[in-house]
Amino acid sequence: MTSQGATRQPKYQRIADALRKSIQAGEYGPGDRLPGENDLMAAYEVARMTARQALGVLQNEGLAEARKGAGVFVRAFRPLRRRGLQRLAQEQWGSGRSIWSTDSEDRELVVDQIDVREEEADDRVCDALGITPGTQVWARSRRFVLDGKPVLFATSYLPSDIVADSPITQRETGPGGTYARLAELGHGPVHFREEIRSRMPSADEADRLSLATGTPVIRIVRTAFAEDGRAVEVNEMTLDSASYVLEYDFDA
Amino acid sequence: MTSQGATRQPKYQRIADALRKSIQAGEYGPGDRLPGENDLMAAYEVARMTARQALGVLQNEGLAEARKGAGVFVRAFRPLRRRGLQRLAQEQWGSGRSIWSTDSEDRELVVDQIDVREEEADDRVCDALGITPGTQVWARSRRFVLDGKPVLFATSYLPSDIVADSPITQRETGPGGTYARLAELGHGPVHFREEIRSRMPSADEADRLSLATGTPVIRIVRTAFAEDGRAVEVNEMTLDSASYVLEYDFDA
DNA sequence: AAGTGGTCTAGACCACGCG
DNA sequence: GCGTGGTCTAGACCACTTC
Repeated sequence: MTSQGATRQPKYQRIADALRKSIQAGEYGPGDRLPGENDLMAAYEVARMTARQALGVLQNEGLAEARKGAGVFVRAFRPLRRRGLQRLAQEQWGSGRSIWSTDSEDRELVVDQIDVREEEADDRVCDALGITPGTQVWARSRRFVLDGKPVLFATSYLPSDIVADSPITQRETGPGGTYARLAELGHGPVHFREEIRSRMPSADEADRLSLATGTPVIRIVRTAFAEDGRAVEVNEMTLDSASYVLEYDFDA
Repeated sequence: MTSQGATRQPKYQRIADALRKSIQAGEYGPGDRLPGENDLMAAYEVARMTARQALGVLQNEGLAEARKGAGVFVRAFRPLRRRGLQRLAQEQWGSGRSIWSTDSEDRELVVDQIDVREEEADDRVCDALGITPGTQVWARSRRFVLDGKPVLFATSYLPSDIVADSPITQRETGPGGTYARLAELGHGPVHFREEIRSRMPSADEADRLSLATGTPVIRIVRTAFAEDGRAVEVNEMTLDSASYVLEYDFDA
């Protein structure tokens, strides 16, 4: 029957709109529980699937988050600020600090899922590094967890002929990290290029970053170049878009 | 009944996985039509809503796109490359070229939904420009449509006390655009800061950019600073994430 | 134990687009 | 006109969280 009143909008959209308005009006704050499926069925006299669809809209917009057996809750945002240039200034890694330390400041940062291995470079990596397909590279993977929430994972690829037998092939690279070691090897990076994309995560990515429905990922591919113009590292990063603001400063 | 075989995965996920695998294997190329709801119902012996859910997964991942009355199709990607630094180099607007011309190259670019008006700056803009709340600013809005597809819309805010009576308050700002005019007024930008976020679009944003389900937007807020350190412009841009790759080049 | 969201069924009517 | 996806109903069972 779908007794239409005066509107040409789907019921579930009207319900979603009403909830969204309530959220934006501050009626429900971050972390608050929204009316559940049963509440909406009663309040709007609709079927379960229709109430579900309305709540699904808010989740796909990234405004709300469902917790099984508990309810649907308004999401909170407090992103990290990632400064694209300052964090890679030579003084950073030259002084023995991790370039990640500038992002997190006074919050608890855990690095896990560390994996260091040698492998054959795939096409994308070969292209970025400017090497012939099939060349061996060292791959360094890790995930960053901030205050218990995974925010980023990254894999860094370095040509084997440069880094073989160096600490870069070990789990712990020492003070200043990979870039300080590359400098000692005579291949210190002097130039960087970062490529940024955004898209919805694969199921695997959503899992590794504990992403709620409706959260895109930001994909950053950074290539580091040495003095002689050679690409010495390519770093593929996947960020939780709800956890990050990227910042780039530059002169005209 | 949901006769479970050996898996603990929902049916709709298994169907979605199978379709995704077929796409990645190249069985369905960009623009190809995927099996529809009726096909999936027959092939997997599931109810309509379950087949729908499976197709919904692919749409939310940005892999597929539904066209009413026609079917569900594999999406194609060929993003523009937006170079963050080069495009804002002084030679660009100093030479009378539009900074947008570097992005599009040989494709057909249409600018529409142009709106130029004076208004009271809201809190966010005041904060970025470093002015007191309620100050008057000129707001310049426009949308960019590339080969018939909207890819970006932006609103630029400039303090009224700087731009009053200049061509910046007109629809057409002349060769080199706003930045060339600012330079003539003695407030040429010498430094820029870009802040980048990503999130799912609001219904309004999805509409203005003709976004398919499962497409995030990229939000760029650029602030331009003059020689004296004063912020002379803040530009809020909203990009279709499927149409753009951002690129930033910088030295260590 | 009660309530929540997650999955699923088997129907229905509609608006749209394509040929 | 016919098939498509879009919306909607009225049920059902499950796993999970919270009390």
